Amino acid sequence: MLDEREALVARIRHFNRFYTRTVGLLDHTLGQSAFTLTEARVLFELGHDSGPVAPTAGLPSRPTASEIAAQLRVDAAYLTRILRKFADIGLTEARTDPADRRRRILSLTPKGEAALAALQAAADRDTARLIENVPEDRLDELGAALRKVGTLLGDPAREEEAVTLRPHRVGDVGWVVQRQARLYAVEYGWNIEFEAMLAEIGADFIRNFVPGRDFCWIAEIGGEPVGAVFLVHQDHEVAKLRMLHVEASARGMGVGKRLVAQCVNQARACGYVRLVLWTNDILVAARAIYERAGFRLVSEDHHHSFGKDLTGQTWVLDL
Amino acid sequence: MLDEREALVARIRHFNRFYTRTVGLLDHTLGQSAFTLTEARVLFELGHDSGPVAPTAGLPSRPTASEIAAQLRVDAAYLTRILRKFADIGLTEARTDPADRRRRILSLTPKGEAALAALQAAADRDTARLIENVPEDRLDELGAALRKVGTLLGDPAREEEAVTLRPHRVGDVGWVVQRQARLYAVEYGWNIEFEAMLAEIGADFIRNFVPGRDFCWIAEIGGEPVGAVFLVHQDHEVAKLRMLHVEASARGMGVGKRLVAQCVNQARACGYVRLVLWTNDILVAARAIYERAGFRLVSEDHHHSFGKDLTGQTWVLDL
DNA sequence: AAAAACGGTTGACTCAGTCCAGTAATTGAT
DNA sequence: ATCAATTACTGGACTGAGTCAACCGTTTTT
Repeated sequence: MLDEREALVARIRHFNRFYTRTVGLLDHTLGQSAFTLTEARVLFELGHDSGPVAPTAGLPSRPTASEIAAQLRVDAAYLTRILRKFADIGLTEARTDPADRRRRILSLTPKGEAALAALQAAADRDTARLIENVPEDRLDELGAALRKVGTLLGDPAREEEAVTLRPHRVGDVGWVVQRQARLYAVEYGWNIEFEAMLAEIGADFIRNFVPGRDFCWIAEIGGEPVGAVFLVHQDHEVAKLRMLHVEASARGMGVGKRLVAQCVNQARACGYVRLVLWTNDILVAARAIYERAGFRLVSEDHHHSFGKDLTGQTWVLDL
Repeated sequence: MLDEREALVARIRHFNRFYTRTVGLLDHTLGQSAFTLTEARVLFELGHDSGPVAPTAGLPSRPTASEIAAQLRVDAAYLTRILRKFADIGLTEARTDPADRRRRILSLTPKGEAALAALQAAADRDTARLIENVPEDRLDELGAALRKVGTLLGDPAREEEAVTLRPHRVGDVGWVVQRQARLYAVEYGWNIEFEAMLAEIGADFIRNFVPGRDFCWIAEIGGEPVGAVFLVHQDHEVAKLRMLHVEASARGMGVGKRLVAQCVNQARACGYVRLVLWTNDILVAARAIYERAGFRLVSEDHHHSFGKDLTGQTWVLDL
């Protein structure tokens, strides 16, 4: 495993070199503008209404100089000069905080807002040039990859991190097969028989799909799929919940709960009278979700599947 | 589509901010060392045996000052000073090029090599700290994501870009289903029926898998899957090549050819006497590969599948 | 009430990086 | 062959982004 880390370190260093070089070209925006990199960062920070700490509700919470210095890790003396320059050319205004007369509350003037907007637009244009050679149909891949790098490296989640559900599209069934097969292989050692079963269920789902009676939802965070569930008809009165799964990266975010709730609601709306599902006792996280959704365990069966001795469970929810 | 680009631009800019901040912490390595960022880059470049241009075979091809200046985009005068500093503390040696006595050929002394190694090690240590919080089982995701960002943004291919084939693992069948379904949906408008067929074929492959008679290979570039093919027994004498596909991102790199060749070779080694495959006439790239591998078209059939009117083709290769 | 800490400011300084002019060697045009 | 243009490198002079240390007025702590 150490080898893997070393290889990754090498890759990161290569990536850094490449990325700084590529994005470095982007700095020419700043060369054009009358601002230093640091000045631009300060200007940008002034534009942010709220700092990292949640502002007192209601108040716009304009930042103070020391806040910005801490945030951007800029020398206070240097920051003073930058702020004076900004004030001299009319980009910012500063008034002493009545609550603490040492502090100065900073804000952008309309002229400052305009300068910031212009800078942003220029930077956006440069960034757009960066991706102008990326084919249209691979843009989402790039976005997903960037997002993945960010989250894996500890980029704190943002408001766009909301979980969304969408109906399935072409390729989603395959995605579910792949992810679940891999997930249960890693976590429980299930063999490839499980993947075969998943593929069969997936194929059946498509073959026997009845619009308005069968459903599949993919849960996404920021455009990246993180979970899925299927709701299929068994007969006129009974619907079956199948193949629920949540990616390891999205555990504990209520994704599973959302997916199950969606199934229950849709099943009710469709007029089904009962919702059943089959799972295995070792999947304790899923079990907790089913219990909380109102399912009750009605039977257990022992079976040898996927290379393991397992205990299957049938759960039912009367709608 | 413009919206998508705009959203991506916003994401990239966010990523930049995050990444420069995160990796910026990494610069403290240089703070410790006696070197400027630029000095370090120069030292690093001196360590590279060969520049971007292929060196004359055999000769180590030590870089000249101007080459490094061009490569790293540093001022020639500045570079002179840096190189003198290096020479003064005994890290580099320079001798005039006999072929062009204006030029100075640079090389690291053993002491220089040591300094470079130390710097590299320190940088590696810092980078390792960057990923110390990434769980072991997600390292490969990070690597793949970084690689994807690089290739999409035009990072030139490197020597590790060689295509490698490996047998299938758990999850690969699902991956093939997903990728092919999506690929043909985008490129030819095939509907989800195709995905159902893929899933069925995949399930059958696993169910009826006979070791030594059935095979699946995944083509990878730098650890990322870029294509796949299946070789399955039809009867004792006849093998069938199925579900060949190459990712759009890896076209024109001989991936398809490699996969087909692998099938042909393996089929011969297994003692099959004939290799058959079924494809569609619109898949011209695949057709060319089959022809060049020696297959001959034996029959055509018209069918309505996947929401389209298609012409199927059966190809045969006598082994 | 004195001491310590905080927010901000000023002056003095450093040093990474740039610009320009110059020298020696090489190439190209006549 | 000869002269102009170009290339590879160098030294001097300079800029300006960023740092350090001392300081002032205000607030908090003891």
